[in-house]
Amino acid sequence: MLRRTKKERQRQLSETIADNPFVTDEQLATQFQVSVQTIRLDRMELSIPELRERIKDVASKTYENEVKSLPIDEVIGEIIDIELDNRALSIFDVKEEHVFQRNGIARGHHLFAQANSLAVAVIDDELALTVHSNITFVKPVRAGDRVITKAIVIGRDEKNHRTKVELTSTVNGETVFVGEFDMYRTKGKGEQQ
Amino acid sequence: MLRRTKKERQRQLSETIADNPFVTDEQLATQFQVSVQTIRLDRMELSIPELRERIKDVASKTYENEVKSLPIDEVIGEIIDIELDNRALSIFDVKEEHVFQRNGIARGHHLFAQANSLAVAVIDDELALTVHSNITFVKPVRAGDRVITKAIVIGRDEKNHRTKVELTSTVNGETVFVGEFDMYRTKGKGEQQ
DNA sequence: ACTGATATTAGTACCAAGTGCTAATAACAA
DNA sequence: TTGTTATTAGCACTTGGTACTAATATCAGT
Repeated sequence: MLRRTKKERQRQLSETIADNPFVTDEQLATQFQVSVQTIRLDRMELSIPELRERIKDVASKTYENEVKSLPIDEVIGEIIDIELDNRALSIFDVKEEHVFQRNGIARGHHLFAQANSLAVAVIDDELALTVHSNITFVKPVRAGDRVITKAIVIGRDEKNHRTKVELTSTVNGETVFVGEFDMYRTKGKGEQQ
Repeated sequence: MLRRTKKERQRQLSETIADNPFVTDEQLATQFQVSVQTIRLDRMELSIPELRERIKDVASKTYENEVKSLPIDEVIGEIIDIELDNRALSIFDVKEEHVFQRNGIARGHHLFAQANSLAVAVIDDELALTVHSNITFVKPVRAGDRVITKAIVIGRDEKNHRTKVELTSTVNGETVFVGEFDMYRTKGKGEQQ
């Protein structure tokens, strides 16, 4: 073999392309001091697509992900049981688009969104807003996990129009998230229609 | 003029390309029932680059702005300034889809998502997770509002791998959201490469 | 040193999706 | 009718490739 082994060159080639997909065969040839043809043979053996295809891949991934950034739905997660002003339960299936690509762990704001949605839903009022919340992400959640979140109304202060809700999310019975939410509501106890 | 006015065609052309940069001149020519040359003249007048350049632009946006701990497409809101392990700033434009239909007030979890994304991004580490947070929604935010969120790293505990980040969101200079986030990071101070 | 296998290089034709340029029409308006 | 704007056509050229063939190198084993 020449400069170094073919194997070694191909290893480095994969790496180089991985961290800069925008590099052309010509640039690679110069960098590794071999002919353009060799680079092409290498790419074939490693089944690395050509520059334009690589770029297109990167571009379309951005596009897909853009849509998935944060759901627009009324409620995050599906409410499966509710007793207004008392308790509520929702399910949220964590998918690939909810996790960090790098480590596969769900982004906190999706768990928060489910909890927050449920806290709003459990309040029997036209207008319910989250005023304050204290939350803890107890354990990482991953793609494929089914998160079950339970909301329990634990207190109500008529004067300030406040309602306290306790949220607990579990995956397979294990607690992954807990939070206490202070909710604001427009109407007091007697005012509901 | 022919089918419709040139102006109208160009308006639609811009739009079409904007929401699908992957379309070729030939496809556009068919769609608008004009020749490929006309499409090219239109692109020139509108200074819209060719397909391959457009794709490259989309792709490089993801790449250029890559923040170490978080790819840009995973962030809610646009990061406009960042100084790793120190401070960061992001903008989030509240649209109709982010608010409650009933009262036009933004759902809390969107504000939380922006803050949480920024807290993760400001940490100079491969893995950053939110462990705990204490937040307050100070004032309602509405569609059309531009929320500017500032993250400031206020403390770091090497032993527990924890970093405390203070978040403040404002609309027109008025504070609408504040929060304190406890973040977990994998690497300690000396361990970064 | 000779042979075979593997690796590398060279060269050609071809492709997609363009740019740049010139020139011919077509359509419309005064 | 003339001038202006719009549209179409055609050709050479560009990038960054693919597909394929063929010639060399390089090395390992006998």
